[in-house]
Amino acid sequence: MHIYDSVQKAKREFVSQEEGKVSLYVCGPTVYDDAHLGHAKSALVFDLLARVLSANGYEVTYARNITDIDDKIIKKAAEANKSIKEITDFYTDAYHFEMAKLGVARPNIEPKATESLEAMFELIQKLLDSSHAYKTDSGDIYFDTSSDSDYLKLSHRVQDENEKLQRVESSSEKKNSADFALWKSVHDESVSFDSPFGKGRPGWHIECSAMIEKHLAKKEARFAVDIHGGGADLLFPHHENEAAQTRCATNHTLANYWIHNGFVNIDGEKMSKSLGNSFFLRDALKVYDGEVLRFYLLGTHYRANFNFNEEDLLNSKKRLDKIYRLKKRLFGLTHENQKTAFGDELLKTLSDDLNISASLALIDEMISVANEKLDSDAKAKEFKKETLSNLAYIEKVLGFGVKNPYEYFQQGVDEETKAKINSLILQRSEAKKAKDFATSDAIRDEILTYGINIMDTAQGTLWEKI
RNA sequence: GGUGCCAUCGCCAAGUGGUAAGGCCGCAGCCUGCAAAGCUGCUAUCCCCAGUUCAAAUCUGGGUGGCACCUCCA
Repeated sequence: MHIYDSVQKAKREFVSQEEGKVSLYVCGPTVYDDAHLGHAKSALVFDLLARVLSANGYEVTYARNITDIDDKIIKKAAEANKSIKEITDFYTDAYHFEMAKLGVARPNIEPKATESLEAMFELIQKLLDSSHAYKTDSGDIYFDTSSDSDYLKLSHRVQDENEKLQRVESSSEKKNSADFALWKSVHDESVSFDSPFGKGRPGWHIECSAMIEKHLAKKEARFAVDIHGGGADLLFPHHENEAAQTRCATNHTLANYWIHNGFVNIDGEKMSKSLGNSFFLRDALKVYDGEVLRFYLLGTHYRANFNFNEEDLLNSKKRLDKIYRLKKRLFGLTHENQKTAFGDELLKTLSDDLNISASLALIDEMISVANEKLDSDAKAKEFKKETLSNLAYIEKVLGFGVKNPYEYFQQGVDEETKAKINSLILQRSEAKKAKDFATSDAIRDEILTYGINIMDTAQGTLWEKI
């Protein structure tokens, strides 16, 4: 398979370090607030990547961290008059709940910063020992960026000399303006952890490096992980700094491949809290089905910036509906999952840097051919089995069409309304039998007022929520 | 200011040198008591200018217009 490496800025053939095995690390959320659509996009992209790697025969070890030590968390806890743990547990649970709704599988490992402090101490100590880090008079520990000749090579950044001088003069005890904190000492009663360096809190970047060393890295390997991913904004400074720490503290490079997903904007504007509640996933999920959101958010290539708007989402849903309608036509038939030509083609397009558009085009073509065949040859036993295998493959690799098709089309309709609709459909059938079309059409119009579309099929009259 | 990305049909969106995928919407037809669903057919020369080439949406240069990052951020 091929993936675009955002550091080398080129599509590269993917070759794992260890035959048949892949390690994937993705920067997860800082749990101090509700997840927004951007978190969803990132989680979905890497969920898809993990599925495609698996489908290619790799045994995937996927780690996505939970950042549960952060100044923003402390601030939130203070504001809400709650403990740190109450805050982080609450938002971690919410994150898991919402991701499950989107069909995002749980990673194999979900390391937390609070559980990885020892690994951080170890890395910081190594950096101090090798003079890549220094301790200031006040007890803070900084990474010395001037000690790393490869610093800024990951993000292809050029340090501005003027800016450099200005910053050093204006700030603190840092040797270089670009130096970043590994350990921030705490001298008062605010939240802190005991460490060999005194009371304090870790810097953000060291958390990820430490978690990778602890959970994924093999000491003798050239790269700590095969693939490192995250949002496009993380390349600098977060990933640059992570890479520098790992490079200087260990004998390996942080990652062989870097993947960064594009940003989500709302109606053409960058997401911000002032724009309103469609920003949060929990609010989006009140209005839209999780799988519809999954299909919509994954429908555009992962590296492109994504512009979220309701009209596009509803158009996108129509495409997902087609998968479910075909599923409905074949509902209840048993089959064994078989390898199909369609499946091979689908995996091929997805393996080309997750070319989702080409994949969706293949799916549409498959659906169209299947409907045509089923229209002309209602029996076609073997063909049906093959089609079911195709659908099952789409479910497995893309996570589309995972629900019961009848329930999919009836979501958001309460039991009372369902009963009413079924009763009206019965009445309409009677009228139709009696060739009383005026009545049957009137009933259809009435059903429509509930936002329900009905269709007469070989399997009887079926209905869908519009 | 620095660095980088992008610009394809009304909308969404593939396609990195060989003569424009797919979806939505629209129009016509088949099917249907009529619909809906499904199926079939029809609809773009790729922001502008110049260049390289037998050949460019795809490469180069120059414009124009969006966007991102520059130490909080998926």
